[in-house]
Amino acid sequence: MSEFFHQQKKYYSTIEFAIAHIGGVWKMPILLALRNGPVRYGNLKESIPHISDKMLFTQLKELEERKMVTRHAYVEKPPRVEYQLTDRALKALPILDLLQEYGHYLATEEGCL
Amino acid sequence: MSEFFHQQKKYYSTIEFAIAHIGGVWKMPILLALRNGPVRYGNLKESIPHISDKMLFTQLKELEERKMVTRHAYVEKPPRVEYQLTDRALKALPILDLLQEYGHYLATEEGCL
DNA sequence: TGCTTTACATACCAAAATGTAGGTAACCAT
DNA sequence: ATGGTTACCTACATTTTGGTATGTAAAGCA
Repeated sequence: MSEFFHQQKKYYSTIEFAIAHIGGVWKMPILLALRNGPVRYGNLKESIPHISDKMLFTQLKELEERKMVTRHAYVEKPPRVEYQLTDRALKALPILDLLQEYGHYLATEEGCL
Repeated sequence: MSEFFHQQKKYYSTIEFAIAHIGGVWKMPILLALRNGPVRYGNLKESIPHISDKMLFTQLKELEERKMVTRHAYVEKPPRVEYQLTDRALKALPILDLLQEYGHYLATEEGCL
């Protein structure tokens, strides 16, 4: 587990680096909401319960910076913007599925489902 | 993605619940350090670079509360305590391996390995 | 007697993540 | 002129997480 740098920040393991891309409360739900193709901002908000505007747009910006999603803005009024998963994000989907399944297993064991 | 409760806390997805068990900076490194069998406190500290006493013991306590590790204290002086993965933690190992691999892929793409 | 070892434990602080509430721009229909 | 639509964006506060430094118990050993 050798450490390395990415944009001035130090990472102690590749797991930590992966988490920097898909971790936090909202990034995975967003990625899952995009798994079937491009979705526009408003529809994303609808399909992710409880997410606030601020969280949605900050996380989308971070995902864009990390090259996990691409942003396509149509020149219309009112505006229309679609977000889409990149190849590197698509490669994360199997992990998200496993995590979902694992969380389901844990919640079942704890009797809260 | 129906929400549910576990010990007074609300979870919006099973992914979030899984992350509550294995997320954060240190839980996964700890779990990986325990993958080959019981390890005592001091050896854990050695095998996880940069971890502080506080982080090691708070995370171990949380992992114990979440039933991800068991604690075995031998009645000796000076004390001797070993930590061991539970079955539910063992089931998380494939995910950790995938995350490690994915982080490695991302770091390679970014050219920082 | 006092120093070492081991596995904690605590107080305090700093940084990061998240939440709440509101505002903006520009066009369109009424 | 007003209000609706859409996709942001900001200020601010709170919560959560992580880091630093230090302290404790109890036996063994010099």
